[in-house]
Amino acid sequence: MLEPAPRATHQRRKQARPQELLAAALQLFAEKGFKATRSEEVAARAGVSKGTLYLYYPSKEELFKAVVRTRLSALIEQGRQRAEDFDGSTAELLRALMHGWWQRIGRTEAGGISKIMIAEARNFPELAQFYVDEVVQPAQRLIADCLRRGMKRGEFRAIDIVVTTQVLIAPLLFLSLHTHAIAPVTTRGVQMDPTELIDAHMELILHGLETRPTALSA
Amino acid sequence: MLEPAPRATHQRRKQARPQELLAAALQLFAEKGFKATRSEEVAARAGVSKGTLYLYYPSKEELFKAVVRTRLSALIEQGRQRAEDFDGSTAELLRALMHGWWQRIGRTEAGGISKIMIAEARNFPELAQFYVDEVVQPAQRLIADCLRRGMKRGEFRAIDIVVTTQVLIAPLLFLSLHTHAIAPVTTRGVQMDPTELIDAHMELILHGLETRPTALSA
Amino acid sequence: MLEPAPRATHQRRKQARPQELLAAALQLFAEKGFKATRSEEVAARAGVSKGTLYLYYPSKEELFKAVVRTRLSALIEQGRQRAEDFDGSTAELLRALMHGWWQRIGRTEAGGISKIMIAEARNFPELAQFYVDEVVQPAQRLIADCLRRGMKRGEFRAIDIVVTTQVLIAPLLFLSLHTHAIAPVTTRGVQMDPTELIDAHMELILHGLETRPTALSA
Amino acid sequence: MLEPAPRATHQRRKQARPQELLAAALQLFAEKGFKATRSEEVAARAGVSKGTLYLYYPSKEELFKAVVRTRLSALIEQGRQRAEDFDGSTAELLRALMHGWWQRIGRTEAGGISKIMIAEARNFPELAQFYVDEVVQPAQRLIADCLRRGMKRGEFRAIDIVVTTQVLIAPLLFLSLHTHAIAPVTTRGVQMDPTELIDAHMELILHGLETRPTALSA
DNA sequence: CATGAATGAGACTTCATTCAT
DNA sequence: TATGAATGAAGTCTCATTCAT
Repeated sequence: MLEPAPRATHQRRKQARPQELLAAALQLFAEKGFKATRSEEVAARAGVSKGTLYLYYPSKEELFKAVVRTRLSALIEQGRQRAEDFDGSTAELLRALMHGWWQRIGRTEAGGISKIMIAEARNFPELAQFYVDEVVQPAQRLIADCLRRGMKRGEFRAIDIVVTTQVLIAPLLFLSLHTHAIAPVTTRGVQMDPTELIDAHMELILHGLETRPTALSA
Repeated sequence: MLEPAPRATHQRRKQARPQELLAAALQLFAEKGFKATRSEEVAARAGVSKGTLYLYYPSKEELFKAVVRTRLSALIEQGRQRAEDFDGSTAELLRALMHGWWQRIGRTEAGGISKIMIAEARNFPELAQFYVDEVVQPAQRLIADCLRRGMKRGEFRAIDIVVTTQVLIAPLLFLSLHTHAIAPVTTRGVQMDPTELIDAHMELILHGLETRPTALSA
Repeated sequence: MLEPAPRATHQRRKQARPQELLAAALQLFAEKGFKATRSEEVAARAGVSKGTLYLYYPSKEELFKAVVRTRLSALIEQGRQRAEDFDGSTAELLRALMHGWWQRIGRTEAGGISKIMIAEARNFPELAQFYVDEVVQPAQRLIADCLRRGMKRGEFRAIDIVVTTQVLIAPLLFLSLHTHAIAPVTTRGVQMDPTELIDAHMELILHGLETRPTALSA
Repeated sequence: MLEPAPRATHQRRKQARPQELLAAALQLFAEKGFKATRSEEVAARAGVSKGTLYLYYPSKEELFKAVVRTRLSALIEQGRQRAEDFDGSTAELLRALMHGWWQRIGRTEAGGISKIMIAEARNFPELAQFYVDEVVQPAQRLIADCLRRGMKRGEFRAIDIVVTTQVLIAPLLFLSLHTHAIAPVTTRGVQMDPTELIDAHMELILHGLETRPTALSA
């Protein structure tokens, strides 16, 4: 190895700090939101003092952006790669992307970020714009590209790409919101099996709800 | 009549106060959220002083509950009535409920409440529980009952009621979140026509996405 | 009287607060400077809580500006009025203005403001510009106008107005700086009688230091 | 030689460190003041780390004292020497000292130190006392001695030494304050030519402002 | 009933100094 | 010696709620 492995605690900590801080920040932002998360609490959860946090991130806003970049943008890019390399049917691809999203984002703390962006968008417009550019648009582009693939290959009938994209994303967001917002605070709400919901939704989208007209009735 | 009709302006104002305060609070809660809404601003928008607000509602939490009760719970009950009295096909009924929801709740300030409850649920657990009991559950019950009606009448194939309920609600929530959170802060996001999205979603749910097998291919 | 005299404590305090806060702020700014003065200390000295200060002045900067406007700008304008109405010789007028400045500004807490502006100018450029516009320039204009009067009336020989203005102001500033900065912290410094210094300076400016050539020697 | 000449760059740097640190500190203290100058910035400007600064000077206060000793006290002592060796008229000597002060102190960063001492004296009394003992008093002694020389040699009429000393120093301080405080932050203030001001002041001090009585009018 | 002045806990951010490496 | 990561006290400003009038 060219780089000597960090031996000393001093150095090792320095290297690990940003990750530790981002992890702590992600947890707290996802749970409490941007405004309600206190910098000191982030620091404490990462095991450092208030001042140390500011050694790595110059403000709470920048800390938040770093969380989004490392914990959301990066994953969306991974999804895009997988989509490009995918061989099977587009229905399969969409199922894979959606389950992948759920496993890697929706059900993890990263899924809590969507929740809080939605609520704090109007109070922190600059953060909102950043989030739209960094997360919302890339994700929508990814889904839209899949739909185009399906149509090009004759697997899907002609549909409005933009609208259908929203329709596909909606239950994912819904699931994430439910998991991170409603479920943690109530025992009385409806139980929901995320995987099942995603499958059911895909099934409905692909095959519809109504009883199939038989060949004769058609 | 037991209560004398309000004669003077002064009297009428006194009677109208609660409504004015609730209207102001709804606007501000929907826009800024629960925490970020300042009591003083609510009072100012209702044209009274800070102290007066506390004469009618003992705390910001109670004010919020009053808003939910008068501006959300009441509307859901109306929807339930309409569903009971409905004569047409269940597909029609679902379409009617969804467009009704959009017109009366989703696109109005009341729709902003969903947004903020989702985000602040974990910071205000008592409020969250109240919201689940008062809004979330009644709304889900209403949709579920419609689905049962459709199956009982042979209009729908056998499906999982609970899951399908969620699937149906998801885009409504999505729409509301988009309208109240994302759209106001960005010009770069995708434009969305709510009515169209609702129709598209219903269409997909009812008829599916895949190219229909023709009678011959079946 | 058209306005009813304020009877109640509540109202009377409200009216007096700004003055009390400005007085406290002037004392502390003059003593410690802008940066080193804590808002809470200003509030405490005025007998109110931290929050109350912010009810009257939205920030420490605005508080400072209010102090300058009410305790400096206003007095300079008074001086200008006196100069306009003055009848005697210009030497008398200059003496009167200088002693007046010393009695009303230099030796009072307002004189401490010059001191701190000088030191904090580069750290608070906006405040510095405000001070130049509001205090420095009006004061220099006033002195310059007196010099012009003296020349016009043939009392003074032809001199460079701008430079002489500075020369006249210099010892006043010096006096003020000494009084508010050096004197309070040391017993070992030279004692200084301000009135005497002003007279001596005027004497030197008017008659010079060198031994007068006698009529014969001329 | 007892000390071996520094050979290596490393060695030379080590020896130069204190000078580099003092130079950096002087610049920053003169510009921002004592309180507002951050230790880290001093270290950075000297090209060393924060910790290293503390290896040479145990605190910011000691650093400041070292700056004053090496950059102010030393120069005043030089002036005293020149005065002792001076042959010409006392008017010439005073002119020489004043222009010398301006060239070597007033217009350089060292002149910025006067500015900040004045403002921060009351917040750092120990520093203030040190400055009075180390700078203010030696400088005043120097001027006073010149005046005594002028009277002893019959060049000046009898005047109050102490007061006249102040009068002579005042415009120098004024000039320095203007240069280091006001000029850097405003384009609207009066322009000032320092050399001209010093000459004008000396001229006024020596010959007075009023039109000379002619031999006849006397 | 109505007002709005007042409070004070609490949140972000800065920076002199220390100390492990 | 030299480094620079870490600390934590301190300072500005906000806002829900109270209470004298």
